[in-house]
Amino acid sequence: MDNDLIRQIRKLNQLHSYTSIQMHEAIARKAGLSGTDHKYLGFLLQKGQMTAGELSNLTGLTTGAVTGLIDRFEKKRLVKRQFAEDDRRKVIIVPNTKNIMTLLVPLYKEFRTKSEKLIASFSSKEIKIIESYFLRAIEIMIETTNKLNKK
Amino acid sequence: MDNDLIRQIRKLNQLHSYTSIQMHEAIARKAGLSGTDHKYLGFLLQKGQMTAGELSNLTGLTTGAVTGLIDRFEKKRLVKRQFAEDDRRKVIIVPNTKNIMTLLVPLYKEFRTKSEKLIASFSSKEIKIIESYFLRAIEIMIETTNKLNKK
DNA sequence: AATATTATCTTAGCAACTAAGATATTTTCT
DNA sequence: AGAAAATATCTTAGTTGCTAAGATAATATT
Repeated sequence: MDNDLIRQIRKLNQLHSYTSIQMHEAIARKAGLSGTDHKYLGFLLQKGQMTAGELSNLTGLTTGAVTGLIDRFEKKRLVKRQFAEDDRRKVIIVPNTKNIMTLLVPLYKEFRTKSEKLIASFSSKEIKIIESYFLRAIEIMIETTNKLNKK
Repeated sequence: MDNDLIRQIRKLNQLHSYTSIQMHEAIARKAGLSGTDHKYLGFLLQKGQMTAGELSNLTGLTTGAVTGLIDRFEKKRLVKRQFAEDDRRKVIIVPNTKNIMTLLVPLYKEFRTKSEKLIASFSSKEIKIIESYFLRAIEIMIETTNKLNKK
């Protein structure tokens, strides 16, 4: 077993994560968002509409901070507030997918094209290897995060 | 060409980045650091000692913000300030590797073990594939970031 | 030797966060 | 049903960490 190689891949993985944060922040700035706002906007986009409380739990922000977050997004017409029909205390945050896409897609376009080209340069057997690595790596990070947040 | 598979890997890559940010922040909290402080501490650890100005350039923070950053680290005995011998205006930030390790290693230990185990579960041919993917993916992200920061 | 430049620090002001409490609505208990 | 408790979000006061601009101290230039 080549320990140097293993360590090198681990380091590469770390660099990959770090570089992705940098890119994420650069895109945020161009979109007129802070790094954290960009992160949570992606969250809303991925998960779809949710209540303010759910967003608070998912992000770890206090409810007050979430109020401010939604205010900023609403001012930019990226989401809108809607009272839940079954419980009028609840505020449903409805992402305006079209506006969000208009804002972000142009900034991601080139990156996306290049990434897909990179992936396509591998055989499907090779892609499966990369996929299985990612799947397990993600699993490990989630385990680690959950353990830390519990303790 | 299987476009669905390509898109899936791209999504997986995105999830990988996102999850790593979550873990990074969870570790920061446990260490009594903010997410950004953790990031820049890792930076110092990786690059070794540097002047305050270099850290400002590398992080994109203003010199004032760097002063505050070093103050927080120094209070925790994670770095110390040292005037440069050749130019006494310069402040060299010397990381206290031992203290930083004492703080962070226990939090990363399990993650590291699991990661290395995961990597070791692949053949060296497979590892080379993963490596080449990472190398190019990192390159693409750096290109994208640089373009955005220039424009 | 005087002036300009450079490296860091300080200060004032701002944005976004937390903690605690206010408000409005719903649920539970008699 | 009506009072009390619980819940979901918002508001407010105070804190933190950031930027921009200017202060301070050391070095380089003319």
